[in-house]
Amino acid sequence: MSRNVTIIEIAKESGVSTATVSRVLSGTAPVSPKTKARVQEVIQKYNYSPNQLAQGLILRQSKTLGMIIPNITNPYFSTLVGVIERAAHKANYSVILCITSFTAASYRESGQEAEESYFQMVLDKKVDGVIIAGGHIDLCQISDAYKNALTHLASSIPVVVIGQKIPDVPCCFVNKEHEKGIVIAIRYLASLGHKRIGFVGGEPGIIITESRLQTYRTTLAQLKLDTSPELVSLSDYYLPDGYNAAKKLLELDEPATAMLAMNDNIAIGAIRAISDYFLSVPDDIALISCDQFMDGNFLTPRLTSLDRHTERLALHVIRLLLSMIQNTPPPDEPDLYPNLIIRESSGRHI
Amino acid sequence: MSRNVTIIEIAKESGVSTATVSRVLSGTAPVSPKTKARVQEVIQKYNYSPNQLAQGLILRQSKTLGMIIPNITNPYFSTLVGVIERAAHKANYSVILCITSFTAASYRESGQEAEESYFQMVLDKKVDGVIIAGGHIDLCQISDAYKNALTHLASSIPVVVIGQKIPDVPCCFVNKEHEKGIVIAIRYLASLGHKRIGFVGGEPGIIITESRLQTYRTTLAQLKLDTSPELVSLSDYYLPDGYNAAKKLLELDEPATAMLAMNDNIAIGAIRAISDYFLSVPDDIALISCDQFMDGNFLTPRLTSLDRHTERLALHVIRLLLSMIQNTPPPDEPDLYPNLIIRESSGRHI
DNA sequence: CTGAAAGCGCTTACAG
DNA sequence: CTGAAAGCGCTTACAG
Repeated sequence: MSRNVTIIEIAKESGVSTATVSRVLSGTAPVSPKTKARVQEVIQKYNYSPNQLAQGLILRQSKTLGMIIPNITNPYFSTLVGVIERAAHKANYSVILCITSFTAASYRESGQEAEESYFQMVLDKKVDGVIIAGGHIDLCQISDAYKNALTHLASSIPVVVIGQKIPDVPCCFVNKEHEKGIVIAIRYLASLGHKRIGFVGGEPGIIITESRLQTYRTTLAQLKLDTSPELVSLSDYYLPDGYNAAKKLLELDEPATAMLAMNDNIAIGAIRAISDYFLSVPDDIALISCDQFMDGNFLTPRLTSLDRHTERLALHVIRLLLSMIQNTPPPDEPDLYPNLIIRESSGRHI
Repeated sequence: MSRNVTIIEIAKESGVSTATVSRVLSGTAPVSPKTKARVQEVIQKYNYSPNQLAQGLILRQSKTLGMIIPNITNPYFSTLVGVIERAAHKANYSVILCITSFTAASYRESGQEAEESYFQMVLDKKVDGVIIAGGHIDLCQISDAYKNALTHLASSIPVVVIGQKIPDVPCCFVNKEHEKGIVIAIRYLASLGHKRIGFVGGEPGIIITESRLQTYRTTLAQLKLDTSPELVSLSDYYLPDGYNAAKKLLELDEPATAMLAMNDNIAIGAIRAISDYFLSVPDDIALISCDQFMDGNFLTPRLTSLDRHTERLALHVIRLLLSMIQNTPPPDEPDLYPNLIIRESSGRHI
């Protein structure tokens, strides 16, 4: 590994002080054109670029952001990460990705905080700001330990979290819209004549699930539709969960005629289950996915789903963080109103 | 933002020198039990943790890795990232994620290197090592500019790249197996009686596609099956590509009876296309996916696919990088022999 | 416009 | 076992 040239070598070879080299690099102070040209030539020659560790130490900014998520395999999170990294890079920041593997189930079992070690890590790395998406923050019951850790983190550096607001914690909280989409989807299904609409997937004890569930119940009641608890089948957010959850609904004496799948994974799993019962979507059962992961237009059947504007959300979040770091006015609130994209899986009037 | 305590404060409050504090922290030199206890108490009290920028500067290691990929939305890459980040974290490294957005198409148009700016960035951040997966390295024709940039990068720090070996470039190259899987899949389809097997998806000019294509042709020839060029329909690696590519095969006067989809995205898109032609998988057309992204067991039809052990590959790559950084013996070569998981989509003997 | 010097927060020979 | 001092690679008042 070749030792790197430092500003000292550049200064020497240019016949100037390191201060001058630093100034031509940063442009923060005037340098005579001749000197500047000479220095730039040497910089070119050695392909010199300042050590950001040293720079960060003195400038008190690392030009690095932390992004903390529970899981990268879930398309929701990878979309978030993709958009955020791109925008960060454009703004000259790099992002340290932290995948905590937090799951509500394992937390319930072990009680171990998956996220705290990452909080400390980003602090130690002197990141300029942190984005947290999902994880413990999505729990209905947030532990004091988490709250304290988050408070500590956010007292040191700007952090924006995608999730429910926790009182007295100095973060920016950006929340996704969980309710309107459910209302839209249910009303649409009702307009098609469905009376028994199932709720499929999502984890109990998770705020997203619980708030959607409540909306589901309220909306059903408003529309005077069947609100039997047997129509609700929770589990988690992945393919097998969709399969298992849908299966329960199919085994009912009087099965649901329509299903609300919490996301595309759930929907795909549900389609598989429905198929295993020799039933089909949408002929026998109408299906709407409440969080679009894939281009539903290429699934079979083409999936009716709610576009919840994940990319727009991601863009807002990174802009917000950057504005906090740079002390500029925050970006406008994005329009996150969910958009129901009607395709085949929801079927026609029954 | 509260100013952070430094080692100086800790030293003062403990009544020792910073050297001593440093030594209790690192354990690299003996410290008397009494002093140690006192210092540790103060460290506890302030929750002190050393500034890694300063530490990195002096230790010449940042405990940070760079991971460079073209795209995080593709499940292949997100799986890679997930496994690598987890393993890195366990080894006390953090990873800077770099998403270059490289695509062969945009490169062909603009000729712009998407990756070089990231190479420089990780160098500036003083990462201890870099993993590169996909991107320019997957091109059949690698540009001199890329080769030079990669050489420069790899001359400075350890880098392992997942992709074809480039002569004279000081990287570790780990290559996926592209050929055996194709052979296995084709032989299986042939054993079922298929004579016209289509090749669907993959981008021309990409080494992965071209090498698979060649294997496809050779294997077909060996088995004395139809090698008409019309059975090959390339495009790219995403859902719409699978759809479009499959469509071409369906419009043939004498359509293929089986299709080899380059990955699950392609397979799902192909299923959609087949369905649009009022045909079904596997009754009318047998389908095998050559790179498993999802749990094919939950798709409809259940997808027969090749497990290419992406996670195993990822684990090997991070271990290899760590061994290079830490100067320890490299890990054993992993078994990447592809595994054909036979489910419904490949059908039965025709 | 330019340089000498101090300092960012740490670690590690060196001396005791 | 412990501390004073030098140094990692940079930037920025300060003085000229």
